[in-house]
Amino acid sequence: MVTKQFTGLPEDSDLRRADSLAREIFSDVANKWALLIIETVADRTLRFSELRDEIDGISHKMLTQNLRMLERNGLVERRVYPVVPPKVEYTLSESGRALRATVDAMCEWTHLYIRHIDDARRRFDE
Amino acid sequence: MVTKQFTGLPEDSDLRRADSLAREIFSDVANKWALLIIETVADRTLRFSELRDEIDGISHKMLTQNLRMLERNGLVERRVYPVVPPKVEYTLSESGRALRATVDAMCEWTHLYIRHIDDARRRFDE
DNA sequence: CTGAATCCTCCGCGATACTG
DNA sequence: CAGTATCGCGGAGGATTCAG
Repeated sequence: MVTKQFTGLPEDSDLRRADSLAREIFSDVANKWALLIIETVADRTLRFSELRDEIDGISHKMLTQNLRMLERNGLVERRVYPVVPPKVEYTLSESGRALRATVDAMCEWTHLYIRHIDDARRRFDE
Repeated sequence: MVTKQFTGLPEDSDLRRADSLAREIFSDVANKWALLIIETVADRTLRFSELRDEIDGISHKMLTQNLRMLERNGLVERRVYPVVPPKVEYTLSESGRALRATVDAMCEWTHLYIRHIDDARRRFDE
């Protein structure tokens, strides 16, 4: 994941491109709202409003913005029903489910160390 | 990880506290710079300037800010040598190393799906 | 070299209103 | 109900300076 040195040699150009792409993807994905959305959808099929109701504190705008980004990267699938009022459902794609596994691990980590971290904070804050 | 409903019942207060604490920790940790720092330190011992040189694009301020936050949460250990000019080394703590394992998984995920994601993007962008 | 503090800019993000 | 667009503000974060 660590960015390779820029050598200036032409034969590295594709490597550098792949690397900056990786960084780009990482930046997209390594943010609070994106990960919370993925963790919330999980293996379910949720509508926009259901997502907003479940993800505590997310704004309308942040939700659409992040859903759009996740859809663009192919992590969530968006199914639109041509009815009125509109109905749109979101699910995780295969890559999204794979990512979810790692997010699950992060959540487990949080619960495993929450006490430990709380203590560290208190010590630090004196 | 999903936030529990607010019921208003007093006996839930400690659960709600633990939950908001988990969200707080998650918000601290689920951000690009924090994860990149953890991934960069890895199992090494690095000085401030070495970190800044290795993490492409991070500013002086962002690095200190995130290091301070990671130290507060007990994820990195900071060792100060009383010499002049100052020398400060950073390493991952046990909890930091545990978190790193999950970040590694995220990086592996990136490399595994990078092609897939790149295709999805092109399709989305038409 | 590390890190805190100040200033200043820009844009992330919320609020709101409007379409279909 | 879902989504886009606009506006406006507060704060994130860069550049710079100072201190130890």
